[in-house]
Amino acid sequence: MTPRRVNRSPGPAPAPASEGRANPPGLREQRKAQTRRSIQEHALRLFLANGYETTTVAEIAAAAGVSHMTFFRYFPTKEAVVENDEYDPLLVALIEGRPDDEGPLTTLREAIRQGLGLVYAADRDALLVRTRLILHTPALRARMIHNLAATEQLFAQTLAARADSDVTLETRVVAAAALAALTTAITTWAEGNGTPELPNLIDQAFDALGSLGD
Amino acid sequence: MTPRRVNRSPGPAPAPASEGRANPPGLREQRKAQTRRSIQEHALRLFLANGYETTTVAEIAAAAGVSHMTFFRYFPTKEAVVENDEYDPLLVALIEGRPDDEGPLTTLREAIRQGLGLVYAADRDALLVRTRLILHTPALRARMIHNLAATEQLFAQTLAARADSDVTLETRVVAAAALAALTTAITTWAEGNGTPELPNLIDQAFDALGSLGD
DNA sequence: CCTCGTAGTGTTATTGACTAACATACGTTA
DNA sequence: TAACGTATGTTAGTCAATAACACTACGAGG
Repeated sequence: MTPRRVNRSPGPAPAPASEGRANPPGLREQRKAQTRRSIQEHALRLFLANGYETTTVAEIAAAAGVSHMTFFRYFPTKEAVVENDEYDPLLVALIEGRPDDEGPLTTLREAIRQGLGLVYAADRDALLVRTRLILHTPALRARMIHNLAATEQLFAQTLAARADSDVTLETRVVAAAALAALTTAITTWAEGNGTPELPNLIDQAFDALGSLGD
Repeated sequence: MTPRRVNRSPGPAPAPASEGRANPPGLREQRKAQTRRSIQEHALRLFLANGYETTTVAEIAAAAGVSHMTFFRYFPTKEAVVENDEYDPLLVALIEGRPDDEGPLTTLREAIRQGLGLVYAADRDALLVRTRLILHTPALRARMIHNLAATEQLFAQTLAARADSDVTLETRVVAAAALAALTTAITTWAEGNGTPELPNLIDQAFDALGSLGD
């Protein structure tokens, strides 16, 4: 039956306010951002203290002072509360900024190195903690790899666009291989508790990729 | 109150029968195998007909004529009913059978091509159907990639053992890149509904990998 | 052949992620 | 300030997965 809002006002819709617009820093927006951060922080804290599986969404919500329904209004799943997901646009921009005559693997390698450099300087320790949590938790690992697949597609498309061509199998393989190198490096980094440093591992991993043909 | 069986015979346990033994093709074993197959077939049929998410475990169990608990005694999760998982030992054997002086990428490439050749001849169409189902279903994709990670580790270990060395970052990168090429090929194959043929795509994908350094 | 241990299964109940429907509180806008 | 709409809470439900316990029948030893 869905007693859906029956479009009471026949006018062309008040076009309420928020369209694609950038900045209405109303009170509501602030509270939303704060609630979101609060949920995320409490979740991470509880996960690290008591483990991911044994921590329930209800507990997280209670700790953040909201109902469990509110949790799901902010995060589609329990897993999503751990993700970042803000890196992709940056990486795309970096790829597009590379010289056109560069080989695709070098392009990806340098873009990743630059992008990581930024995160690394600011958040190294947090990144390590989060990565370790994810690697220890099957559900989170699955989710991370799922996101990685999206990134891979994005990389392939960006590479293809830069070369004015369609996405070919070869493009996809390059993107997939680069991300495989990246995840291998990150995994090794987290397993070694942060040594050697990630940028070095990334260099090593991409070197290995580059010499596959020999 | 649990009127549990109170260990009537105090003797040192009759050491019943089944230890690590290989083949008692008793009536029980047959029924088990049959039940297992029945559940799997009904599950796949229902998934393809009504979709994975909308099909409940209870429905599958009912269709196979068992209780939903029995389902879970045969398969740890709803996802597991779609998996195969029998390929890894074969692939390891194939890797170990390759000549020692061969480069690691070539070794993996040839082992995969041979292993796939066997499956492909026997089960091509079933493989295509199952692959398409998996790719269309996030939960199954996640599960598949999870299994792939195990395979990757296995590959790296096998490669290292063959070279009498430890598992290095380089070894892991090779294994990861090879599996990235394989999944890219399989994905492309399933997206194209089986054309071009998978072995060709695998060749193409590995060629792309090999020329990454140029 | 008969008995009894036990493997295989069913029944029922519980936890926890996630969804839906409806009610309410409060920021926003006129 | 009045009207509107969005954020949240409450309540109730679905479904996967686990657990405790009971029943049945296979299958081996006496």
